[in-house]
Amino acid sequence: MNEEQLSYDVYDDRCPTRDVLARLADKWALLVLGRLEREPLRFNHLKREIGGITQKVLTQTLRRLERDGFVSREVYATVPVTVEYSLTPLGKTLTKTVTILARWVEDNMDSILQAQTNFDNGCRTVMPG
Amino acid sequence: MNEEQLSYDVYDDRCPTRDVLARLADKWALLVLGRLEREPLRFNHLKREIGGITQKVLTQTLRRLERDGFVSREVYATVPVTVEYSLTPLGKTLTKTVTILARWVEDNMDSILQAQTNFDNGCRTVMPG
DNA sequence: CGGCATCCCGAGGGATACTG
DNA sequence: CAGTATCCCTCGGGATGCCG
Repeated sequence: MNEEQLSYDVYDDRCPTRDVLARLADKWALLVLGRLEREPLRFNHLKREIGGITQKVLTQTLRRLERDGFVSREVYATVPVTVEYSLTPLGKTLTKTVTILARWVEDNMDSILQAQTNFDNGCRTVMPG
Repeated sequence: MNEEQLSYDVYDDRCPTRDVLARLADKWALLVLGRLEREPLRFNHLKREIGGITQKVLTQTLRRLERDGFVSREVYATVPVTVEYSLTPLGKTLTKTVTILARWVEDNMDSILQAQTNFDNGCRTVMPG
């Protein structure tokens, strides 16, 4: 019983893993995790590095990631307060996968653009030789 | 110039890779891709296997995945028409990563639940010993 | 069976203003 | 600097009905 045989299943919509997957399957969450893999960063630094993210969304994203135990929030009582975000050990094991996904998209973008063009031209069946 | 040096960057919000990442960073898209890795499936079969997905959303998701060149749609002119979805070669290279993410969540769910409990109890700093 | 069309609602997220 | 608090509005996605 201690072993996980009939344990978690993301394909079951009542499984709690579904919620976690939904939070990870988020553009902003993936970008934040990917960026934190390299090094811990302060709030505004993180905001500047992630093009197009707003302050509100970054805060929300960081809170969720913190709640799930992927990100750690460290407050330093400097003159203007400094807050540094970093990956937890759990979060580090996760980012291996996350960054791979982002890299994959970048590496295969040309193929994707080609596919989009074909699709948009009505060529939805297999190309001729 | 033909080489990709200053090529694509998902952290640039004007980069086309950002849109693709956003479509992949989607709960339903990940589940569909993950399920298709095992075998090609018909529409309603796919719908039954993915708990909680509606017909509309599944259709949308499949169209996007098809447009980006990850999924192939095959129509068979049987009596009630049969439509089979499968991964393209490009899609197959992608799912390696996708399924890892789903598996990761399932494997680490216990740690995540623990982290959530700590967070919700106001214990947002490092645990003692 | 495998969709498309329509209506509709609630959450997500942008913009803006304010605070410790 | 690192947020919180509102307003507001889009749009994702559920429900339902119809079609080839």
